[in-house]
This record gives sequence, structure tokens and C-alpha cells, in this order.
Amino acid sequence: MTEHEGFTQLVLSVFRLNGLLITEGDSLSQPLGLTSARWKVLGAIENAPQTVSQIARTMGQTRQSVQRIANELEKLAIVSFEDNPDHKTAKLIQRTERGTELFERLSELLPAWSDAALEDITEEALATTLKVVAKLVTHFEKS
Amino acid sequence: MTEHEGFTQLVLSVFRLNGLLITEGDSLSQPLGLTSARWKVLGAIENAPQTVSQIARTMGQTRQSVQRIANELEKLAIVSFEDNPDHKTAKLIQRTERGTELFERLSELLPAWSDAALEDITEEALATTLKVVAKLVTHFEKS
DNA sequence: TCAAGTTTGACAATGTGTTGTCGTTTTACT
DNA sequence: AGTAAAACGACAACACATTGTCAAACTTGA
Repeated sequence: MTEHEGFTQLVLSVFRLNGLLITEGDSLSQPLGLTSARWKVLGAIENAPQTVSQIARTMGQTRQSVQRIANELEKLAIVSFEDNPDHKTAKLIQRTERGTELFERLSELLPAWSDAALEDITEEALATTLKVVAKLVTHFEKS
Repeated sequence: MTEHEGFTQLVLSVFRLNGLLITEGDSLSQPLGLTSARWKVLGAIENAPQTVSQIARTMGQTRQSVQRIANELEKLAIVSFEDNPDHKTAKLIQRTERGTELFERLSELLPAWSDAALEDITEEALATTLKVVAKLVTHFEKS
């Protein structure tokens, strides 16, 4: 296999893995009334409240798609929009008590889930993979 | 970083890379009137004509989404539906002359594209990454 | 200070993919 | 053979994300 064929294989596998991970996330979060997309947004405000645009930048997505999810979560009382001292219209998105509880319940599922997935994978191989994927992300972000 | 944190990082990076790769594929194929999704379907019939369901299985997608793309490509005269001796209604999807030409033009872009992406990545690291991603795909396919 | 450029939220159109359902065709088993 | 199960194409509804546009809010620099 040439390096270029290997790369093509990797690209196709990433497409495939992406789809599988979304399905997994949907399954894990479905009992709590969430989805992968909602979970991601909830995770983005884990440490501090953020504006929609900030979340979009961190996740590498458009404002519009994040806004849609945020509005849904607000209707479900999972997040709330708080006034932003630095910007009159760009509200800060913050988890409600309910949102925090849901996120914590989901976080508890993660260790078992990742342990099962990593069963046949050495710590070193995982580290290499993470480094390579991160490098590719950086490369394509620049181009 | 615990192994479980590393895995979470990897998941988020895979989401990110997936989005970037789709954008890249769209950009590369846009001048030819194609998209990432159309390119993928075209690639799936590189070696031999396939039915929609066969393509969907290899790509890990639903019949329906592949069918939609296939119908579009047929309207654009990039593929054609051929009678399948083994199945009365499941037509074989085959590239037309135009489809073959488009696919070959795209294939020519790949080496330069992958070389640039792999610039800072050793052959060994790429091989490890491919193996890990493939293992994860297999794991989640089973579950 | 004030004008130009950027960021932001809102709205609309569109592309890609999923689930679900239906009727038909094919396959597998007894 | 004949019937139950599976695969297939078609259609519809919906989730997620993108691009594009607009007006309002903010930032920057002369």
C-alpha cells in the first residue's frame, strides 16, 4: 500500500467512524432526551458559559448550526441565555441545574464506553493516533 | 491525560476532521460539478458496477441516502442504471464515459493533496493511526 | 469621534443523512 | 413447491449542518 493509498483509506475510515460515533452518542444520550449534537454543545460549556459564536469556533462549526441546537436546549430548560456584560445581543449560554444533571449523568457513562472501545488498543497507539488526527485537523484548518 | 480523556479528545477530533474532510472534498470536486457525497459514490463503483444497497453497505450508510445521490448522478449522466441479471429491480450502477472522466480527473488531484496533508507525519504513525481507526470502526460496527 | 470593517443573531434555502413505512422481488428453508 | 424471512426501491418526515443575506452591535484606526 502506498502512502497515498493509506491516506485514502484513512479518510474513508474517518467518514465511517464519524457516522458510528454519532450513532453511539445518540444511543447513549437518547434515554435522557438528548442527541450527539446536543451533547456536544452541552460539553462545550462545561467549564464556563460561552456565546454561540464562541462554541461554534471551538467546535469548528458554523454559528447557525450551534444556534439551532442552543435554542432547542433553551426551550427544554437545559441551558439558559444570560446577559453578556461584553455584548448586548450575544448572550452567554449557561447550563441550568437540569442541564448540569443531564451532563453529569452522561459523563458517568463515558469510562465504561471508552474502556470497551480501547480494549485492543495500546496506550501508545492511542497517543499516536490522537497526535496524527490533531495534525491533520491543524493542516486542514490552515488550508 | 487519562486514557479515557484521550479517547474523548480523539472522538472530538474525529468529528472535527470529518467536517474538514467534507469541506476539502467539496472544494476539490466543486469545479467539476461534484461534491464529497457524489465523489464517494463514484469511488464505490470504481472497480465494478454495484447496486445501491451494495454501495450503502460498503460505505456504512443507508440505502436511501445512496439512492438519492445515485439518482442525481444518473440525471447528470455521470452514472447509468444497467439491468442486473441477478435481480429484476435492483439495477447495477455503472459510470458513464463522462463519469469515468470526472473520477479520473479527481484521482489526479489526490497525490498532491495527501502529500501535503502527510507532510509532518511518518509512515509508521500513519499506519498505526489507520489500524486504530479501523479497530474502532470494527468495534462500533459490532455493538 | 466617527467611519469602515468585523462580529453576531435571525431567517431562508439547500445538501446530506437518518428512521420509518409500503409494496415488490428475491432468498432460504422445510 | 410453497411459505416465511430478507433485501430492495420509493416515498415521506425529520435531524444536522452548510451557504447566503440582512440588520444590529461591536471594534479598530485615522
